[in-house]
Amino acid sequence: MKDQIESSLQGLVDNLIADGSLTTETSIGFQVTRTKDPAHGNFATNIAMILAKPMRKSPRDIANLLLPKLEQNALFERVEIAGPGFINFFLVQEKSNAILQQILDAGEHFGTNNSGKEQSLHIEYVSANPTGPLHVGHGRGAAYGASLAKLYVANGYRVHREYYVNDAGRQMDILATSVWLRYLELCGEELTFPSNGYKGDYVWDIAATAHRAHADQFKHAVADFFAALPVDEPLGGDKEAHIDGLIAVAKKLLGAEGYSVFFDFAIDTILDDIRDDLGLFGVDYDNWYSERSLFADQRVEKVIARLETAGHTYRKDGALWFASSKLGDEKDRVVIRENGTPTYFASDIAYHVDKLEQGYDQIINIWGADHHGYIPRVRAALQALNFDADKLKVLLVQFANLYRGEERLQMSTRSGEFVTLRSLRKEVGCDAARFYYVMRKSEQHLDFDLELAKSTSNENPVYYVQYAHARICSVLRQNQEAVATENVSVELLSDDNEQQLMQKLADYPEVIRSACSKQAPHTLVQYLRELAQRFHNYYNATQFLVDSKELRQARLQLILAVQHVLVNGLAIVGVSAPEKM
RNA sequence: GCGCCUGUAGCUCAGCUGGAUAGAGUACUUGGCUUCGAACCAAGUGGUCGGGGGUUCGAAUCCCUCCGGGCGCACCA
Repeated sequence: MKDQIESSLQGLVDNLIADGSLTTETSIGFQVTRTKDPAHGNFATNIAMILAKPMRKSPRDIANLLLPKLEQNALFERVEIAGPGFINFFLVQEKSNAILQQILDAGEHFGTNNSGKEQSLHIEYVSANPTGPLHVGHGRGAAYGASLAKLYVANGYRVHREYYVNDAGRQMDILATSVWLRYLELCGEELTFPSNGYKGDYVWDIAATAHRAHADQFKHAVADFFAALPVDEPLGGDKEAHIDGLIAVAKKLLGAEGYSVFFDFAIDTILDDIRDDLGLFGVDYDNWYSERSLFADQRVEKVIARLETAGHTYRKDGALWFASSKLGDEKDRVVIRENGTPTYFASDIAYHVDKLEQGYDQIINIWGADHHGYIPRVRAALQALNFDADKLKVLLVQFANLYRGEERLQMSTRSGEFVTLRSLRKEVGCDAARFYYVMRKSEQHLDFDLELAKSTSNENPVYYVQYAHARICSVLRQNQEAVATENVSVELLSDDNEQQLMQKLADYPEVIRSACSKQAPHTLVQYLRELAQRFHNYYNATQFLVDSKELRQARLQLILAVQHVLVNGLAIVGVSAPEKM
């Protein structure tokens, strides 16, 4: 509907240009908006005000000029000029009600469109290091990414969802070593756990499983090696040197095979847990991409060689640097360390190059806001290799601050102090959590109060929307006859509540479109709350199951349409639409 | 110091490619279940849109500046 008004206005602008009354180099950026006040009609445009300057006439004069042509349009019952020069459109009712038939015809497809034109889109989200279970901080990226992916699908994109598993690098060695040390403790050894090791309870669990499987097979006397290590930080030493020493000892004493027992087992256990956790959270992937596979295929070496060949690298202090500062980064970055190992950044370049070479039209990465400084260097690398860096879009999700009442909870995988996503799901439920995470725009810092989430979970707005759906189901259950999905008798739905409800329904396709283009699923959540509100108003004001068959059918058709839209919208948010609550 | 995000009702937040009296939820006050589910609805109280300047017919929205909060600024990931 909005589109039709816009194109007819654009036609008028074209006419003005054609007959010479308007000359302009720039395109005319007028707007057509849904009005807030019904007294202003159904839609309004600011076109006359926008044209005022280039045409050197007052807005109201221009509006008067346009008015006769607009009045000829069969879409409008009448057209008015108001205020400083707004043009208000009052739609012929039949047109505005045609939406009902469209929804009943399209059903679960209502609201989808093909604006994406089958473009291929790669979207990567969560991708937390497999060094521990997911915590509530990760939940936000998961909920946001999963909803966004569904929005893109609804807009006609071919979407590939991926989790990039950082299973290479030093953090994994720290994890493996942490597990081995806990294992040694289970073997009866006494030691001071490194301050930089992973201290979470899950490390004990993994160690215990390893101990059950291998008994004391990998036991070594702590006294033989601990004394020779650099001292840990609490004793006045360097915690990094201390843990590196421990890793080296673990690798030496265990040998490659023995070490990989702990290394692989730790990763596999944690990754299985993450996979399971996200699956139960309704967050799915098409692929889990291993960072180690980039090394196995020599992709990292090759991509660095390409950077070198292209003349974007230099040697300094024994390391290989990428001159990213020439391409917009604030400083140059190391890709190969002094000790010969590639940095995380190096494999990340290889990862992104791989995506672009696979021919994706667009790549979306969803990162925690703390990684924002990382964006310029990745873009720089892609530019250096002659890729279109604009194909990569990085969306930042701000932190979720976790509170228990007044107390701010720290979330650190290292220290083991965190609330897991798993426990959140169990405490507040999947639907409430998904809804809550996506309710706020992603740039907004989110305060997540566990006390509040638990104690008032019944007041979570998700139930308001779900309740609307359950109520509709209940009414439809009690109605014995089938509701016809053809020959909608919209002329019987002339009540204010009914008209407003239908207008709201008509907005849905536009919401899907704009939520996607703005990458803002929270606007969809907002819409669903508003739709539910209109429905509850209607429900409380009107009896649906009335004696007149025609009237009953018309009203049931309307709430059936509401049900379709609620189901479709909630599915994108990742929330269930229960028939009973 | 530099960069990204942010400051709107007591609280949690929408609105931000400029538009007509700034909106929800919650809290508080009052009213509504012999009628399709009261996890609901109706009415009311509540705001110098962080401060100041600028652009514009018109600014919560754009620009400048100051103040406050979060997060970055590694040969960690």
